[in-house]
Amino acid sequence: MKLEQAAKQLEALGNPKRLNLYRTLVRAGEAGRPVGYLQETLGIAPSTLSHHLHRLILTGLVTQERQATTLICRANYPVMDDLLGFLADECCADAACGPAVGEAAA
Amino acid sequence: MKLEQAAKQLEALGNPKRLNLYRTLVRAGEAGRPVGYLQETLGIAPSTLSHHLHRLILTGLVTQERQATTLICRANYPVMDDLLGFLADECCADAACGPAVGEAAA
DNA sequence: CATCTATTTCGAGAATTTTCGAAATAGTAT
DNA sequence: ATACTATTTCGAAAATTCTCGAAATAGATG
Repeated sequence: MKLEQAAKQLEALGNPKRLNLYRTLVRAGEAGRPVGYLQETLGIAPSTLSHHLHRLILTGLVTQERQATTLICRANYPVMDDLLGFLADECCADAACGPAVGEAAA
Repeated sequence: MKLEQAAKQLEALGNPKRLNLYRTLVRAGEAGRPVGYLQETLGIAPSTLSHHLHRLILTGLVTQERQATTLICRANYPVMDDLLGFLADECCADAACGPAVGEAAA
C-alpha cells in the first residue's frame, strides 16, 4: 500500500457525510444498500450523494453492482483492512517499541 | 467515539504531507521527533509544517512535549487505536455477519 | 539585557472541496 | 417509441484548505 493511496482513502473517509455513508455500508454488510436508500437515509441531494459516492468508489473503498435500474453499493472490506494495516503496521519501526502507555489527554 | 471526531481525525490523516508526517512519528515510537527534524525530513516550510502539526494535535493524534527550546512530537497511539476500532467495529452490524454481535451503544 | 535557536502566528493568494438544481443518461416495461 | 424510475453529469457559487514569507514569541545562554 502506497502512502499516496492511503492518503486518498483517508481523505475520502475524512468527511462527516462520507464517513456516515461509508459506515452505513459497513454495517449493511454483504447485502449492501441501494443509492436511493442512502439518499433518503442521509438526507442529502442526489447529486451531492453521487459525488461523495464517486469519491469513495475511486479509492476502492466502495463498490457498486447494478440490479435493474437500481445500483447496490457495498463496502469493500479488504480495502479497508489494507488501510487499517497500513496505519497500524509500522508502529515503532524505528524505535524500541515499548507498551505505548497513554499519557493522552485523559 | 463520535462520528464527527473520527471524521476530523481521518481528514487530518488524509493529506499526503500530514500522513507522511504522522507515519514518521508512528515509526519513531516513544522517542518522538523534534519539529526541526521533521521540517528537514519532510522538506516543507516551517510555517507549513507548523500548520499541519497543529491540525494533527487538534485531533489528538499527536502530542508535543517541550525540551528546552525544542518541541518533541509524538504519535498518540491510544487515539489511533480508537480510530481503528471505530472503523472496524460495526462491521456488518445490520446484517448476518458471524461473530460481530457485541453492540449495545448505537 | 542582548542575542541566538526553535517554532508559531499572521496575512494572503492559489487550489480544492462541497453543495445543489437542472438537465442528461441507464434501464425497464408498456 | 414513450413513459417511468433511478442515478449521474454539468455548471457554478460558497466555503475550506494549502502554501509560504515575514514578523512575532518561547526559552536558553553570554
